[in-house]
Amino acid sequence: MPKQTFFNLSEQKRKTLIESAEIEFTRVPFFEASIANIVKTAGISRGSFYQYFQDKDDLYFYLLEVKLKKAKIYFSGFLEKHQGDLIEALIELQHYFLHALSDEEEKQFLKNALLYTTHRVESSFTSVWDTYLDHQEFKKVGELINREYLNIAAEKELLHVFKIVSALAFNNLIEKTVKGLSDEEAMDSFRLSMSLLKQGIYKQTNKD
Amino acid sequence: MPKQTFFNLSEQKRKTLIESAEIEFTRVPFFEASIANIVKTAGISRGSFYQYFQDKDDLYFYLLEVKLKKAKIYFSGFLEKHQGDLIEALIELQHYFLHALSDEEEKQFLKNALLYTTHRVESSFTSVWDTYLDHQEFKKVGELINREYLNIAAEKELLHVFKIVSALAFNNLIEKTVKGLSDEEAMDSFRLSMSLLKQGIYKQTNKD
DNA sequence: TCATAATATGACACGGTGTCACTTGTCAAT
DNA sequence: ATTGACAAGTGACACCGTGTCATATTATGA
Repeated sequence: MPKQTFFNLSEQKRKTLIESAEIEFTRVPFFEASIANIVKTAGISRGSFYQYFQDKDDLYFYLLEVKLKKAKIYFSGFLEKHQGDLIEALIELQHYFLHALSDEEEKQFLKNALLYTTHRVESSFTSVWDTYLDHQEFKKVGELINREYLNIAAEKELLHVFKIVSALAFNNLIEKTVKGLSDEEAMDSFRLSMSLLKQGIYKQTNKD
Repeated sequence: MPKQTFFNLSEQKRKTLIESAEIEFTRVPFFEASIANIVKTAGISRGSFYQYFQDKDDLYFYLLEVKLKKAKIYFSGFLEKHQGDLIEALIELQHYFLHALSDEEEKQFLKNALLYTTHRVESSFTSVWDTYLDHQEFKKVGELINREYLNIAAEKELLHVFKIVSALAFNNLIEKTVKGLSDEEAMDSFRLSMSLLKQGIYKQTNKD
């Protein structure tokens, strides 16, 4: 988290700084991004930067978090729209992400995020669920999900289902980025994954 | 890939260098590891290092690849043992990985690999399948898999099933490492994932 | 008005990378 | 044995990046 000093800054200055950071993280992946460039673009001194943020990580994950906040809100909306059908809501959420990837700059930013950073990025993405599961919000979204559809025995399994779908969603974003798939191709791939997951990959027999 | 020069080296020298690299990558994550340390431990000059490898990446992914080669061989064995039951073979493969993680040094090395490196590490892990799918070997393993169990329509879906299970297996390794789960806890979690995937997470209805 | 705290600054110490002109080793041909 | 030519080895060097700190500037409020 940025230091208090950062939040004390004037709206204008904060905005300039954030934009400079976005430019740099769009230009190159996290590990190549230099604070020197960011402060130069923002027109502040090197020392000031460290007055606002612990380090590069601090700024980066703050940026990412802000960007992902929107997604969380969308997801609740999608769930309502689809009468609590988890998979349908997810497919629409994925569509939203893939659409975001079609703005050239967002695209590059996300590409850099997906390909050249550590598991912390994945955590940021999947924390879309954590927020729900850990806190009060869980109840809210937990309620939105229609368990009628789901083949789960206990609440513990629901959490597991979340883990599985996050892993597959994240994987799909990476796949699109690495292989340069079109939005449609990526969505087809994701829908197939979801469909296999829904039905199960094993034939239903009596021995199980 | 290391340069030819590296392979021209004497067995002894190559081994020393590899061991020095392992020490460094066990000590700290990839991005903190320094070539300076590696060459110091190995007792060679900085310039020599660049004679052998393109850069740090080159050495690192070579190392990782060597370590993962074993896994590929094991997997074929597990498949045979379980009469081509994909999931059972996978569960045993995951067990093998988790076991490897119980040697203190391997553990730290893999932890550093899982947590602090880019998607290329994930690619290295999932390439266990790629090798099968792309090349002649595919036929070999493809044949080992008993499709009787599987609820798939086309060969294309089999590839997708591979993608799904790799994503979940990798995720499980990360989960264990991040949350510090015991081997048993991690295996339980993985078995649950596999079980949900087998059965499907949606109730079977007529409308599908 | 002034004391005090908050903020801003950039030179600096440190540590890392990749390169390159140069040295040393190797070995086949004479 | 000597040569020469090519492969391998070397470490000083140029360059770039980080995080810190003593100092300067600005804001605050009594």
